[in-house]
Amino acid sequence: MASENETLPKAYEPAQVESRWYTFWKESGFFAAHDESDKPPFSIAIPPPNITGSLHMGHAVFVTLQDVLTRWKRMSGYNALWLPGTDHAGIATQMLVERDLMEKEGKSRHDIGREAFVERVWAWKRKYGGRITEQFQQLGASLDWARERFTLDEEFNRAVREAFVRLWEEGLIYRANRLINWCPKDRTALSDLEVDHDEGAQGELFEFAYPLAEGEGEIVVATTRPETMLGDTAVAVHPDDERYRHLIGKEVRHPFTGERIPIVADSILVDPSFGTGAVKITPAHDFNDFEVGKRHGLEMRNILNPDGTLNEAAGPFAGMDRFEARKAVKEKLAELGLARGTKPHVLALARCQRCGTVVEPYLSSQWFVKIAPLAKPAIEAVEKGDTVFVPETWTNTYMAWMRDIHDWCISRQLWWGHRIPAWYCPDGHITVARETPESCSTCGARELRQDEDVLDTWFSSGLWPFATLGWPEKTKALETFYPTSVLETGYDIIFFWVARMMMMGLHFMGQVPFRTVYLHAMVRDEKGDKMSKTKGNVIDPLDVTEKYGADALRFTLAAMTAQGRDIKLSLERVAGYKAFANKIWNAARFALLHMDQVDMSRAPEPEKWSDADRWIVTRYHRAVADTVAALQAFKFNEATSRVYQFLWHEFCDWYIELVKPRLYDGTPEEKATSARVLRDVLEGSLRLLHPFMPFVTEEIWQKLPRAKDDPPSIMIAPYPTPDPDRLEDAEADRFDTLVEWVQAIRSLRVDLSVPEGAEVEVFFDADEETTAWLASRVGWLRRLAKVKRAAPRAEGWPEKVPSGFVRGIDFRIPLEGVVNREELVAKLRKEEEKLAAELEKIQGRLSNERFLARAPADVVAKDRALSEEMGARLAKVRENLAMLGEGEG
RNA sequence: AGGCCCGUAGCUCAGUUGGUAGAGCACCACCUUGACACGGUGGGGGUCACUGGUUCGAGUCCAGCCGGGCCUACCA
Repeated sequence: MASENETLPKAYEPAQVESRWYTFWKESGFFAAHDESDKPPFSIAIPPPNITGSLHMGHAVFVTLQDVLTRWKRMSGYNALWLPGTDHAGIATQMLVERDLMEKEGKSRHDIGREAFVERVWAWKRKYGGRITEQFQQLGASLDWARERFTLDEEFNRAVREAFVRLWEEGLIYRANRLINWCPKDRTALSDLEVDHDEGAQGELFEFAYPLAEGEGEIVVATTRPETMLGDTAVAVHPDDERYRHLIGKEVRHPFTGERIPIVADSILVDPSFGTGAVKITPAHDFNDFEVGKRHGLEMRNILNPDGTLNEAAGPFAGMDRFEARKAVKEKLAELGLARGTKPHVLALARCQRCGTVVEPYLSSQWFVKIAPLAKPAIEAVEKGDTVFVPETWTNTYMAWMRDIHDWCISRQLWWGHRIPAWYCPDGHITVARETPESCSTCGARELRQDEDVLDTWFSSGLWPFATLGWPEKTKALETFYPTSVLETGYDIIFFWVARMMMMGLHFMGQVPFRTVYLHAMVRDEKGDKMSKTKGNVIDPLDVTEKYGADALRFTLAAMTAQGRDIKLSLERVAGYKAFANKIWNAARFALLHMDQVDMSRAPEPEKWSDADRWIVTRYHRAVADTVAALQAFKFNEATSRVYQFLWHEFCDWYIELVKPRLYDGTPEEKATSARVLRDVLEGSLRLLHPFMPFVTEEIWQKLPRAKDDPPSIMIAPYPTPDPDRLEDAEADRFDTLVEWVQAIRSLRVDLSVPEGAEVEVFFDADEETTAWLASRVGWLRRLAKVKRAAPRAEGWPEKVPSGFVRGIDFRIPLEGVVNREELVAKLRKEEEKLAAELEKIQGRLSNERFLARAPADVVAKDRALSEEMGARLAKVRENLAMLGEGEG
């Protein structure tokens, strides 16, 4: 087996190992969670990606973080379930297939009809719908594929119908004729959330006059949408406005139709200081005006067709597009001498989130969820702490929205989605049922017509955490895994998804859907812009994994996931972590050269450890403790940096160098003992790193010697736990003195221009106890600092040479001349300055009586020690300067 | 309009309860030593945006201010 190492390539090639291991894990069933298990449950339901999606960095972030959590918990002895699935994504998918249909056959969906179109979407889904989840596999996602779900599959359909019917029966779903946001291009209603407000659009405020119906005079109003005047059914003024008070109750004449329109007083809507203080009222096309209309019993006159053209109510303007009509109305008003000028005006244009079209408030019959009764428990659950947000600042965002929530328009005039389970009889009675009914529940009529609309995609997504586990059946899976442990998602869908799941979960399950909501930051492009499908600025993570490996990408994303800050992805960083994987690979190559010394049938023998063995074991346990603590707190960046720091800078930089003398020149027993420590620490580190870098860790782990009863894969091996007895070890810490001394000798060698390969002698001076401790350990210096002999002061003390000072050790290297005297003097001067300044600060503090009186004793003691230490170092620096003839005497 | 976040080394960013400013990359010098040049060793580099306040002590808490970003909101 040891000879295998000779064939290991010097550089790690991720592409060659990654897919191989994924297949192995999947086929071995390691991803599977169990409905019945003695282990405690841990569950995450994946945020189901749209079937239209292809992998982008946003996915890569959540896949990474959720996989890190799942692998960590699975290794930590949990029955860990990470449940995969996809979302049918109503509008997005329909649009995509429509475009495809138009491009390939030149037909619209109306040309082929509903049934054929829906079948076509299914065909598209069967062909491409699995693409996104396959891409997740390339990132190493340890999802339980046997449980994969789709929001439109048969079981999910049943859950959606069940939820709808129950809410209807409870009076929490109703149908109403109301103003909703309407996208004229997609020809569907939208919820408030699906409308983006395009801040700062430059528009204009057009003013025109309504002539009074009786007598002379006019009233001037202002609007950003002049065409809506075709639907005006009132003019409103403030009741206290002196300018208009005498006109309240009078009428104006509509300039196009001659109709008489009332002037009403409305203190809620009208701000007398804005514009002319008079407001035209279009109840059917403006949310404010709609309220005014209700307050004053005004006619709601709809002037628009579903496609955004004007309808017959617009008279001569009928058939025009709304923007065309806007121009025409302005011209007509100008013709009649009623235009009163325009002013530039900045407004927030409401646009369809999907297609960017300017949406219109539109009066139509839609289905709504009465949301307040659902929101109340969802607010209370967070107040009680049943669900916790991390970072907790998002609690405010959630609460603010929930407390000011509006009823949710859930019907969409689409074909792709869950068709609303409601039927109408010829008399217009509504029958809502789980299965297609035979007859009207009110009048018994047998001619029934199902509602044409489908449900908002987010309605089904809201059921995700329990519908995926079998609800409405009372399944074992539900019992075991609900509530889920963690919801991990982006903060951009707190309202769309998190809030809806909270409400639905509490309502239907009586329990919160998840205990913790971890909200990760957004990945942005190099300019800091949000990546989105519509903008087309997505970076393909697969390109990155191909070049650097999935491990490197995962580690990067985890390392950059600091709570609350967005990620601006840097490929240099990814390259850096590829180097990290390579570093570990090579550390393993080194270890494997010595694994023939290891006998796994024997227990480790701490009593035979060297100082270095003991030191690295302590360091290892501290790294484990810190990493686990970071994971528990969802501090992914801290976890990664701790593992990185340990493996690279403690294990590779120090321990591997420290262990070499024993491995090369030790007794057989020493070789065996230290090779075992080398193996054990490396093996443990791999398990520690595994959730972040699953592939390279498995590749190496499989090559290391293992005990007979070890599991067949690192991914089901136990996660490291810190040994409390190893965390505090004064003996191990004392070894740091030696480490720092090595560094100081190296530094002095550079200052003295000692050639890299040359061995030197070192004389040292310290207190008696330290001297004795060091004297028995100077052997470490040979290899690490190229010191052929290190002797205490008693055996020699060279004068007129620069000296070094560290941790109470004073040491000198006897050398004839200093080559780079200028540089050394400059460096010493700088150090002197720095030390003097620092010392002054500390001494200032120590001479401040208030500091001495009020600061905690340990802080004062620390300062005293520091002051002493710095004083000694400063004296040393000055001594060196004096020796070089630069001192002040 | 309201709310939230950010401004720390050339770049990207860490900095838990206030107690001598850190990492990665980049940069400089030296080194192909028997795991690794995707490497090793040693270095340089910051008045923590700004102004006040609280405190023995503030990158860290408070107030204000400048700059950047995000989210909610029906101002015609």
